[in-house]
Order: sequence, then structure tokens, then C-alpha cells
Amino acid sequence: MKSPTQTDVARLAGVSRATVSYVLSGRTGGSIATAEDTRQRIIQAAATLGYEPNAAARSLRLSENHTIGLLVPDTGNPYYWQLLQGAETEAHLCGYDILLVNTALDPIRECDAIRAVLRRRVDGLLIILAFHDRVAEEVRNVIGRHNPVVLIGDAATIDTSVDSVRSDHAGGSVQMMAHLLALRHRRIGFVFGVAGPPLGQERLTAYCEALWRSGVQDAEALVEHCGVTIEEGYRATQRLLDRSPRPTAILVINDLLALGALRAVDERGLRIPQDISVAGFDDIPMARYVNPPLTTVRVHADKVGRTAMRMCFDRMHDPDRPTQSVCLPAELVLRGSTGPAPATTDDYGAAR
Amino acid sequence: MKSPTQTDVARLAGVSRATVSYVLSGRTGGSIATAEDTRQRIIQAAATLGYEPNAAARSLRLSENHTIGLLVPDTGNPYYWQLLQGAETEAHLCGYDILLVNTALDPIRECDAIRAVLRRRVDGLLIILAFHDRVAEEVRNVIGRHNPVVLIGDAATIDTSVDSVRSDHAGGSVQMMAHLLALRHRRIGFVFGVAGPPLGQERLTAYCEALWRSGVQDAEALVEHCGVTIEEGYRATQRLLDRSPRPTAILVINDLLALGALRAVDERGLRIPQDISVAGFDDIPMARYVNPPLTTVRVHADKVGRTAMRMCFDRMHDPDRPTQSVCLPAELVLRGSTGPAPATTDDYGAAR
DNA sequence: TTGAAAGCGTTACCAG
DNA sequence: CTGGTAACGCTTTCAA
Repeated sequence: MKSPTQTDVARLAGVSRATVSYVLSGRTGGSIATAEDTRQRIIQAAATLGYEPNAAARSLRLSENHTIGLLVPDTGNPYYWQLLQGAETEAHLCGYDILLVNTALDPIRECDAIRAVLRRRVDGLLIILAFHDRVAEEVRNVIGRHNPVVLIGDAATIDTSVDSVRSDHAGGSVQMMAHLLALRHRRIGFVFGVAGPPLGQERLTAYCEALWRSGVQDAEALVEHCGVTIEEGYRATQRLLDRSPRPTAILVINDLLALGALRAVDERGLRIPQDISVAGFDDIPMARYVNPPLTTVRVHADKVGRTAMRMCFDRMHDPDRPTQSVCLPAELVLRGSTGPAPATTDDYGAAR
Repeated sequence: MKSPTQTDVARLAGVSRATVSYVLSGRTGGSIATAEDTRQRIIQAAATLGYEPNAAARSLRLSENHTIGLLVPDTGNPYYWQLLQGAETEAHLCGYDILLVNTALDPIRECDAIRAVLRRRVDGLLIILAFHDRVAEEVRNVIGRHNPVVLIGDAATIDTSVDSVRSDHAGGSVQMMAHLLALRHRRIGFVFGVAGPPLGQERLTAYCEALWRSGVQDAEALVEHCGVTIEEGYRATQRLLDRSPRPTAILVINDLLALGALRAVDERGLRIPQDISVAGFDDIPMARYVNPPLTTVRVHADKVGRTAMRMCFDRMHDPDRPTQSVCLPAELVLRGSTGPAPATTDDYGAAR
């Protein structure tokens, strides 16, 4: 029932606890020397007892626990799993584990989560927020006192004196809009499904500006707000399709919701891309396999995760290095879900 | 830099450490009484210092850390995220956190992961394995010595004296095959993408048996083995489509790989379900949104996760209760990706 | 009602 | 080369 301790190992091997500690943590090669046969006896004893060191005791003594905290807003979105996988592989290389805390799109849980990782005294902290305005206070509190903190995505705006990683959503959006406009789309709907108001602003701004520039008044008219699930993306798209005149293209805040959009369009009997174009953001693994394959903006979620973890380790090793603020490039990925705007008889649809 | 301790709080409030402990852990209402003003002073002091109790010290003292370990083989598959979410919500209700360990489809990492959670002395352990034959030894070692262990899925076969949860894949497969056979399919391909040999056996067996019963010789002829990614499902399906005569239906081991199958079929210019039917397992959230919506077997992954976590807590509260072994029902979900076998001129295609 | 002290399992410093 | 011993931060029993 009770786990064996170093004392048990020491007793079985007939040595003192200190010697066990030395041998088991491999310090026997360096400054401390140990007789080979005692060494073997200790290792043997540890094995027969199935001894595993107690992480809590270790952490208490060394004030480090080889754990990096990762706050994630929504484990329902593939984007975050990709990011997690990136962070995980990088952490694993350095022998660190990840304490994943799902904040489940709830500002209260975001605050709780921060306190939870604080209590655990994680060696580093990667933060992705959905409600950074309401949690900013708590986050700022963590920064400076705590071990390395890396802000990921929109959370970077909370405190610019902290390391941060984000994707160039602005640039990606500009490319995407240029693509759609070049295909002669002008009535472009936007399914804007975010958890909190400040999120996804870069994408929204780029969308509006591109429309203005191409002479569209009232660029916000075709923005349909909704939540963050596929279902809500599906519904929002339905509302967009009910508009008259109907949009010739629909841009969706991310690929997950874009799946819902594809469905809504299909159920209306419209063909993609002949009758209407659909595009998303993120390039989740499913994007190129759906029907038709989804045009999207690739943001390299895994690389975001890897980079953030790398930065965290870099700061651990050199706390005084200048603040790093990385913006990873985003690129347009053209697939089958976008095509030329259909020729129509209304005020925009000049034949191409 | 250094986190404040209870001693710091005590000093600031002008009381002893013990009093701080009493007040902060809310024991002041019961057997221990405390003056209201000292109480307030302590709470105030803790707040101004931003004190958070050290989880390691707490864990060392109480030998419990309010953490449940969860071993997951592949964070790339939505099935496991759903399961995680279920486990997470249940754990959160009881004030427990989850230590997620991704074993990344690697038997060595599965062993490492088990030792990692052992070292952390988690209060309970939920295990999903991809290589239970190669890790069985390690797992059996954990059982009995350790706090509650719940085996999920195929891992349940390792040790039947331990609580376990699994889905009725056998029953689900039988329903699925009955469905396809009723649609007059006889040349049914099976994309069998699993991490290790013993996985997915129930599904394979049900598939073969159903074919035998309906008079198909050599039921394994149309089984195409592959790995666990969408890409590999896509490739395996291509190989299946190269067969001659071509299958009239393709069953895929899970919905994720079925996405790859849909793509492969589409690229051959075949219509679903008129020319060929496709079906999967799991009913991941994307399944009803792909085009066409995917016929599948719903296994309620979230419920599996919730149930496993529930069982873990139940055993914590009553270590001597009889072993529970739950098999959750699976149900056929009919959507647009399956339809009648096309009429053909060969030996099976009788007009319907 | 509050304080002093022991102990949880480690590691690391100093003597032997 | 090995063995005591203090300290990490917390809870809890026992005295005051």
C-alpha cells in the first residue's frame, strides 16, 4: 500500500540514506565516489522494492519539479491539440512533463487555473487565454514573481515585457482577403466565432479593411457572431445564407467552425466552390481531407507550441536575456473550397 | 522571486504558523476556534503577500495531491480528446486536476509514463494503452501497490481484478455489419489502422464473422492494415480502391481515418453513397459535419472518460468494494455516407 | 484561543 | 568512500 522510500532501500542494501541518494541520482561519477559493489547492491535493492523517488519531496527540496504548466482555453478545438503536441514534444526532449489545465472557455476557471499552477510551483508556464481582459490582473500577478512565463497568442498584449509567441494572423488574413477579392468576391460573409470580444480582432480588422479598400461600404454588415463550437459555426452560416443577396464567399474564423459552414452550405444544395466559396483559418489536420478540401491560412500551431516551450527553457537558463516576442509567419493554403465568384446580374457581379 | 510561505504570512499577521494553517484551510469553523480579528488579519496578510500554499509540501505531508493521472496513447485523435473532456469535467466536479501524459504511440514512452505518474504519487490513475502486451508487466506492477487504477478500453484485459471501462465495440460492429449487409453489400473493405496488433480485435472479429455468416469466403481478403493517422487511412483506402473488383463499401476502424477514406474515394471520382459506402467508428464531433455526413458507431467517448473517473473516485472512497467492470453500449448512427450497394453484373450484385 | 514541535521523503553539506 | 544531520513548507498533536 505504501510506497517504499529511500530509507527502505538503504536498509535493504545495508547503507545509509545519503549513499542511496547519491547512487540513485547518478552523482557517483563526479565529485562523489562510491564502491562499485555498494553501488550495485543499492541499485539491486531499489529494483526489488520497486522504488520510485517521491516527486513531492524532491520538489520541496530542490524547488523544481520538471513540470511546465500549459493553460488551454478549449480542448475541443484541434488547433490547441496541435499546439499541445508541439509543446509536448519539445518539453519531452528536455525531460519535462506538461501539466495541462483546461480552462474550458470560462473566465473563472482561467483564474482558478492560474492559481492552481502557482500552487504546484511549476518550473515554467505557457499561457493561452480566451478572456485576457478579465484575467489580466491575475496574470500580471504571476509574472515577475514566478518562474518563466510565456504568453501565447492574443494574451501577448497583456504585458509586453514578457516573452510571447503569436501567429501572424493579420498577414494571413490580408493574403486570404486578397485571394478572395482576386476571385471577384465582394459579398464576403464572416463567421466570427470567438470566446471573448478581444479575440480574433486581427482577423476581423483585416477583413473589414480589405473590404473598405475594394469599395464595399458597411463592411461589418456580413459579420455573423457566434460561439466556438462546430454547431454554432453551422448555425451562423445558416443565418448568413438567409441573407439576401446571399454572400458569394464565407470566411470562417477557424477551420473547426468552417466544417460547420461546409455542412450548412451543402444542406442548402449549393455547390462549393461553384456557387459559393468557403475558407477558414489554422489548417487543422482535417482541413485537407474534408470535401471539398478547405482553403485556409496555415498558422503552424505545432510550431507555436514548440517555440513557446523553447522560449520558456531559454529563459530558465538565462533569466536576464532580453524579452523575446516572436511572430510566426502564416501562409495561405489554396485548396478546392474557394473559386471565382459566380457571375450574377446584381450590382457587383460583372462577368469575368 | 521566491514564493511567500506560511511563515511569511504568520510573521506579517503576528501569529504562529499553525494558526495560519488552521485559518487558511478553513478548519476554524469546526473543532478549532479562532478570534475573528486574527482570522481577518491572517486572510488579509495572505492576500497582500499573494500567498499560495505549496502543493509539494502539502502532498508530502498529507500524501495526497488532488491529481489523477491519465495516460493517453495519441493526442492526435479526437476520440481521446472527447474522453479527456469527460474525465476532466468529472474530476473538476470533485476538485481534482488531471495530469495528462501523452504516450505518443510509443511502448517505451508508455512505460516511462507509468513510472512518471508513480513518482508523482497521483491519487488515482486512468490508463489507456496502445501496446498492452509490451507494457502489461509495468502496469501489473502498479496495480495493488498504488492508489486506484482504472483500465480503459482494451487494456482491461491485462488484469480483470481491476476496475475497468470499455465500449461495446463488439456489439457496435455487429450492428454496423448488419446495416451494411442489409444494404446488400458483400465486398466490404476494412481499413484497419491500429497502433499494435491486439487493438481493435473486437471490431475485426465482428467484421469477419458477419462476412462468413453471409457466405463470404476468405473474409480477411479485404482487410487493409495501416497506421493511425488520417494520411495512412487515406493511403490504405487508395489501396483498397485499387482492388479489382472494387469494394462496394469501406468500413474504417475509426472516424478520424474515415476522413482520409472519404477523401480517397472522392479523388477517384466516386460518389458516396451511390457508388460506394463509407462508415467509421467513434462518432467524433466532426463526423456529422463532413460531406457526406458519416455513418458511424457512437461509443460515447466522453461518457467513457466520465465513468472511468467516477469509478476511480468510488474506489478511493471505498477500497474494498467489489471490482467493477463496465461495458458502455455503442449504437449505430445512420447518416448519409452509407447506402444500398450499387447494382452490378457480377456474382453478387442481384438487383434489389 | 494560540504556540511549539514533530515528521513527511529528499538532497546536500560536513565530518568521519 | 560513507554516514549523520539540517532544511524544504506544510499539517497536526499536544501544551500552555
